[in-house]
Amino acid sequence: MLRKQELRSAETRRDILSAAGALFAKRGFDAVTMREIAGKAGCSHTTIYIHFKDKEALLHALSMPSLQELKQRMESILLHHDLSPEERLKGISREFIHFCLQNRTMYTIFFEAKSVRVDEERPALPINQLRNGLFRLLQQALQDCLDRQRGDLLLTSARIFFFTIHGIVGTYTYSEETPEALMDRLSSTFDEAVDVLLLGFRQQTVLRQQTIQGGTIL
Amino acid sequence: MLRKQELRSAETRRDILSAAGALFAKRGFDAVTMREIAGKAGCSHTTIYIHFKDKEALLHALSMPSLQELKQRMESILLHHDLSPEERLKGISREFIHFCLQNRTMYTIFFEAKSVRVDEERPALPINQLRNGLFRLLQQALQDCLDRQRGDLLLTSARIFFFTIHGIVGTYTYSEETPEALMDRLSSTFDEAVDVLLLGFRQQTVLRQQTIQGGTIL
DNA sequence: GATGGTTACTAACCGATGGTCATTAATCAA
DNA sequence: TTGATTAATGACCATCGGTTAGTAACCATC
Repeated sequence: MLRKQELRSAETRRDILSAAGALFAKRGFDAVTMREIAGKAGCSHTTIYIHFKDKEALLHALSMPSLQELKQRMESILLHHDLSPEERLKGISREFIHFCLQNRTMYTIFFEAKSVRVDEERPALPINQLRNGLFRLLQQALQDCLDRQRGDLLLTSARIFFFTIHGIVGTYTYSEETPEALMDRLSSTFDEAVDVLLLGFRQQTVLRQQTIQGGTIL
Repeated sequence: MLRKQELRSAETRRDILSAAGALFAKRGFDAVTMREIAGKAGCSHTTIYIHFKDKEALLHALSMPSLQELKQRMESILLHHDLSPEERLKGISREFIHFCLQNRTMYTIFFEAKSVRVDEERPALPINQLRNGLFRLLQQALQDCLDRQRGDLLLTSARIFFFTIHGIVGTYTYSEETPEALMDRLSSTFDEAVDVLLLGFRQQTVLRQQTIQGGTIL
């Protein structure tokens, strides 16, 4: 059945999403106004509120698909078994960093501020599941490199690893350089960070086992 | 000479600063309005604009002294030569993290977003010098632990170290827990992160020297 | 094919925001 | 006492995110 109304509604919704996506990406969430989005989408700013609860809901609707895509890309790297575990971890990390820098205007919302409020509305909101899924992917890639680490020790290592990745993104989120320029200039530093962390984690495991085997009492 | 005008002006300015400081710390920069600050300071909101160019200038005026204090605390730890270099590094890191969590509503402004705009006005703005100074303190504390690293290698290590610290702060900036609760719950994780990084940096140095001495060609 | 309800949309409006400006009133040098 | 300087203000501005009453197109039903 051809329902003209539904078609028009869906088209308006798409127009709003694509307009908002372009504007957010270029100028950031706060700097873009609802009226601006409406203007670019070719409708009244009130119409946006028919399709989305508020400005933030618009951002979330916009961010879900790209987060999904990121997750898929990270998953596919994790399955590349012709790569070494270390190369997989570096690839996943680079992918994550690159994505966050590309979507830098939304990153803070994905991973920080607004998750609390969202939690109130729906405890197991998809975006939070996605976020946890991304962390688990990093953790998995890390475990492949550290097969002697499990349980709490692995979780702590994954946390520390995440801190570093998160800090990289945070450091360059507000840079003027394009994501590609940043990745070109810094990807070797990022790889080195992964190397250092892996060396540290492994050395730490060795030290712990020595402590246990050596039976240090004091 | 007792100039009543100057005294009153200075007092009003202090009132504004202390009111804004309390409000920003409690509810965050964006959530606090100029009228609110004015109300608490006992003046009209217009008066604030006499003393400060805009809301952001108010924040910067507010942040300078606490950043100064942080720097002094970090410097004093660096001079505690009865502590081991590792303990000094951990102490400095903890101090930095704790400060950033205590001033979490201003942290993003200190270290991220608005520095660009500020740069336009005054290239060598004090706050940027301060920020670089803080980084150099971290770098110094790190060098004390890694006396075999110098120059570019040390700089890269310091960057990676900063990434991690920065990521820790970023991860918990929007937490609901108090800074003290967070430090209690996580300070051992933070210490462990420092341990891991140090182990990694050292191991990396060893590997490089082996490569050089061993003369690996391919 | 007119009727009545639903749907997509909008113009006008709301309170509140950051910021400006003409004006007032106190203070100061002469 | 006078005239300039200064701190402080109240009225005002454009704009923001968001609401609401109302319009017009659409759709199923009689």
